[in-house]
Amino acid sequence: MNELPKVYDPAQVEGRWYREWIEQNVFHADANTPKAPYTIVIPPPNVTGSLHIGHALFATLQDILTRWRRMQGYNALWLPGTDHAGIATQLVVERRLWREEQKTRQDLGREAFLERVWQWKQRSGGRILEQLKVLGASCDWPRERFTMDEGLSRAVREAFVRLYEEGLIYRARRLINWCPRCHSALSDLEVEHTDTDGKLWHIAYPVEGSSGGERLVVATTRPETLLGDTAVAVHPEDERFRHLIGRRAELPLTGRTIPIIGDAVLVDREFGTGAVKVTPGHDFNDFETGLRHGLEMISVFDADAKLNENAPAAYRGLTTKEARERVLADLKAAGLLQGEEPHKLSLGQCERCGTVVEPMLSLQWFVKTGPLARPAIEAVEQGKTRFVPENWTKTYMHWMTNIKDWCISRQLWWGHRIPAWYCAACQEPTVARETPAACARCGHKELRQDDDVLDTWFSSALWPFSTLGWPDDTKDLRTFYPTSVMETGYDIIFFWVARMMMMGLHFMKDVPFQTVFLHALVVDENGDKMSKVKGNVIDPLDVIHGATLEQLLTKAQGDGAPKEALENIKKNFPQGIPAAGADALRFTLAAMAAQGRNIRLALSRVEGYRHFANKLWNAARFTLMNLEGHDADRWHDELGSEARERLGLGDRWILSRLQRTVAEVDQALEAFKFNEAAQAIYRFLWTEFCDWYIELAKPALQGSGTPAAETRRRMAQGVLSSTLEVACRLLHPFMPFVTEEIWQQLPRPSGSSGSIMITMYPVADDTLIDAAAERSMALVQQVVTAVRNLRSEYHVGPGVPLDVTVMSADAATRAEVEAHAELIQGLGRVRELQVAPRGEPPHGTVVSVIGGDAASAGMDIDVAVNLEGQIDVAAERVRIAKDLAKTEKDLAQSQAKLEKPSFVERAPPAVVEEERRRLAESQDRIAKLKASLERLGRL
RNA sequence: GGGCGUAUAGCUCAGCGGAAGAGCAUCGGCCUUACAAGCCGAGGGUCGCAGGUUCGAACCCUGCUGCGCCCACCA
Repeated sequence: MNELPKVYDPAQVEGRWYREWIEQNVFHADANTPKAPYTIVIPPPNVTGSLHIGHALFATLQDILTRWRRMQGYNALWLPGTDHAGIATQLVVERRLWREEQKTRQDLGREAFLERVWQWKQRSGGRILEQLKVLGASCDWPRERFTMDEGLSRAVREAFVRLYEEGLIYRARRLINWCPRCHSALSDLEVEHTDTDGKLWHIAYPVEGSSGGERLVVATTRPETLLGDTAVAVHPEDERFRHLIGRRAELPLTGRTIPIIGDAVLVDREFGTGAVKVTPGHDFNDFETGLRHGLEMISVFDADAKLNENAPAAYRGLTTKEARERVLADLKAAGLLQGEEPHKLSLGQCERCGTVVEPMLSLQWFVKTGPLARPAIEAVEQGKTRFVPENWTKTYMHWMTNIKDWCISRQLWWGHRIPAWYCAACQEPTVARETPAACARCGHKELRQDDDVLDTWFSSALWPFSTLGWPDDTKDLRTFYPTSVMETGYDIIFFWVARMMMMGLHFMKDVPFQTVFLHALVVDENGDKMSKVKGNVIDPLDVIHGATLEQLLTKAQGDGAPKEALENIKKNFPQGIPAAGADALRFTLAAMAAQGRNIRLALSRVEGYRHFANKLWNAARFTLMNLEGHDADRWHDELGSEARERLGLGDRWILSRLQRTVAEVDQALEAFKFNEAAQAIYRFLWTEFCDWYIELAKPALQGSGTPAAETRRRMAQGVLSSTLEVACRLLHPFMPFVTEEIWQQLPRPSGSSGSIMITMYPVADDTLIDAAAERSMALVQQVVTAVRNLRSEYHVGPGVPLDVTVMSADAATRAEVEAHAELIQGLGRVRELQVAPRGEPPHGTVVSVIGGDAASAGMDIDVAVNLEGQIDVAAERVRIAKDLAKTEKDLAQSQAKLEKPSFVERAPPAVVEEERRRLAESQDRIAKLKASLERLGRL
């Protein structure tokens, strides 16, 4: 009746179901239902290109949470969208423009360039959403937002204006980080610091009017900034220099003189020469010093970080590097260079383009963060928002309590234009929601809007509520805010999480999310961050659909990858990437998403889980082939009542294991332990359901003729199909496609819903937990394994039936074995199964002793397998001797423990009891093994 | 300078106070009509090092070492 192919092919299934789900509109969350809301807003991917495997991770985790909660009956909303990613996207488009047309953005002009960026956004954004769909993301697509769409732009203006009116946004001339390549200011967070080997130069500044030719020697790592010095500082209590404070020094190479000041904050007496040059225009410390002492502030660099007109003519137009060389040479010539020593320093680089960042004096817009941070700190202290893993709380708090004002203006073209207009007459800004007609101060009509745009993270900070309709008071906003979980990477805890907290609390008077789950980053197999240059980037689509080496290379070339990268790709993926399907990729990511450690994605793991999907598929095939005459409705009714007492041991066992697994998965998901949940399902389906239950259901499924056999078959059919059905639902959030495909074909009670997506998530039924069945089954498994073990050692193929005698001194155990003889015979391929009390094993048998080890604790069984004529006495002696040695070691350990009075006195009684039992079992086992050896000697 | 993470089988990782686990890889045996992307077995680990706490430590504490992140106005 079923025509399922033998091998599961995700390509035949995944796209089809995704389209079907979209058509059925099952991803939609309606604000008008009485169900409890569960909201996740997506961390909007940048529209810089396509998604990488890191995105696949968040998409998987968020989809698992969303599908899980949706099945639990929540009104689950996963709100999708993308981020314009100002500087990053602009850079990508600029590079492309240069590569393809050798043009700069200035060549095109602002309007035409923005046109290009929008085109790029269209393409890239579309591609990203496509990728999410391929992964199976159950986003509510009609709600999709983009940070620069009309509604969100309105939210940005509203937020800006309100903060400005509240005095929380201001404009000031300050020292900021300047990227000479991007020609823009950057926030502190956008500067990456790397340790670099530099030098510390000692430079002599002659003291003005000093009769004895006294010189003040400063130490500096940046001699070229000397041209902008406006003071020299010493420690006010430094005996060596105290007399100089208040006098002036001659600034070399410039003809200027500068004051000598005392400053205990800036100067560390122990460091360097004890004197510091002060350049308030190009150093953050010096800037503060300048403010303290009212020093002049000179900028000697222009926007390209080249020397400007404030520098002496000889240096103008030089780059910082050239200027440094020239300054050093000139100082040397003047006899003012006193020496140099190696010195480590940290170099600030632009996060996006890697250019060395220059501290520059500049008029910019800032957010005053202090008042915003306070509530954001309190909310976490009060537990209104909680971090998972919890360690991140500390990081968040540390940053929040030391927060600095946030420079939000960027001299870029791509982004939200700052809603400030400058008056041609009085120069004052008018900040407004809509283009103002006249200057708010003087009424002048000629206004010009600020050219700059806002930091991309400004709009991101509003994301949890701007996407729900803010600043309007919408039903959506009231229903879905605060969101339930913010799931994102720990790398953007400051950039994004902290700022959402501040803005959410400020504008919504409530936290933006109840839980922040921070996942680890995906790195390659060697722990290296994935990068295009390293050629170790994995595109989720390649894992899902597969890619040959040629395809990988072609794609990398298309992205403008350097030669080195192509070589690395050849090395990293010599065979390309085999197609695994979205389910397998998702399961891999979930299984590896342990908290607190970066995820080294190994393709071999993906392959393993592809096999898992196939395994499940074949279990379903088997099930469907064996359901003739099965009635789902009848079974459903029966399981609630009379059928239970007719269930076989295997049936009761697997139902019990299923309940435990369901509980385990539930617990794990509640705690965001995706890996534990995945592992529990994997183990259940493969090790328990497939390896044991299906095997022992086979005889029952084939039975017919007698009413007893019919009943047994009916029970097995019911358990088989209903267990698989529940397992599919349990697995669905992890592997949505294959579970839907299978579930659709399984018999279900009539009236059940049209998609697994909207059925109920399994809830553990404690009445089906059956400890006795689990114990009995463990016994059966032990006996079967013992038989298989000997079979394997003696190279007796599975086709050869064996005669087995099970011996136990325990009458109850014997009864158990007798009761389940059929199961043992089936699984172990045993012809004759005799049960006997303990004693001499039958002639011609080899014996496997059960009991006394971890897996068989508490069992007292000998399994004697008849291998008449095949017994290799020498080999058998080795086997037993090995076993004996190990057991003797166990015994010695137990003895040692029990001989210690402290153990017996202080360990919990149960543990002591356990140890005593172990001791006894070891002794027993040793006796049996010795008897076996003796018996062997008589052969 | 502060903070955080991490070190467990050849590889990628679970386990985090009471007898060392999974997947992949390896070895042996099986085409047992759900699955060879499979089945049945096997081998493989002084759980980074040194101390300490405890009756008992892979697990808790301290120190050290290696690797990796983050923060900091490290002339």
